[in-house]
Amino acid sequence: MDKEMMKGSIDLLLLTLIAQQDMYGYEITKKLKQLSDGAYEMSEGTLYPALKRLERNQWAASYWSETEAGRRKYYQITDEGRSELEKKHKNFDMIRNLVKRSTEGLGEI
Amino acid sequence: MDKEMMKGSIDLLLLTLIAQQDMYGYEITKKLKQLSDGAYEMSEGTLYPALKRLERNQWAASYWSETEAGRRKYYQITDEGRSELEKKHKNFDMIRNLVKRSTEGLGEI
DNA sequence: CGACATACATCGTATTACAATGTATTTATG
DNA sequence: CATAAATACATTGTAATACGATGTATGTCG
Repeated sequence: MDKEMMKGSIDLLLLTLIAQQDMYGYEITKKLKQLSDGAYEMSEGTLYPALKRLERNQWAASYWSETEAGRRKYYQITDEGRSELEKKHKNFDMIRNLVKRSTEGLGEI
Repeated sequence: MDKEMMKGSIDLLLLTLIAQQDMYGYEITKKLKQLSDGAYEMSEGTLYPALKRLERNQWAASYWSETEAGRRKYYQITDEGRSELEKKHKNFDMIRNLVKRSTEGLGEI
């Protein structure tokens, strides 16, 4: 895995996941590993600071849940988070299009 | 433009461009602006260190060309650069698939 | 002549991903 | 029952990054 390439996509991935349902940290790492067929394991040193960053930017809010299985800190996307997610999605598509066009040839367009 | 999201894609873009033809720095910024319909202008503080990085990693080689229009430093991809480009392309697709799958729903898969 | 475009380069700042490390609790497993 | 492994959260230090600001030349055009 090219860690530099992951930069910038981390927040997009996390927001995408919690946009669908509240999730807690450890659950997120497992889900990402599953969705990538084992190819990507987000390290905890990446995940937890990233979740704090989402909260600091008010893109997500957290709440503790004490179950019989132990304590879990759930993250929930905010309205601001949803609009940021949309922006990041468009940005990602823009980069993708740029890569695609760059690949397709320089002469035309 | 989300600059954090650009991280990691910079080298992919530069390698993609010089894989097709030798290019010099200033030309690359103009081409990227054109290919993005004006949406993305790579700053010089990003470009020139990035080109040096490609050279340091032996993904590209440079040569000076003194034309009547002035001096230009051209960059040329190496064999190592081509194999790295392929790797970066796959990596980018992997991230894209991960984002896509994360968007499509968590229940199945 | 003076503004702008072309062309290269470096420095400082803020930010980042991740390995390493640490603390608890819960769940197998021998 | 002990102990290893999985679950779950968190912080610190390191290396690397993108980019704005700044600098130097040269060429072009009104």
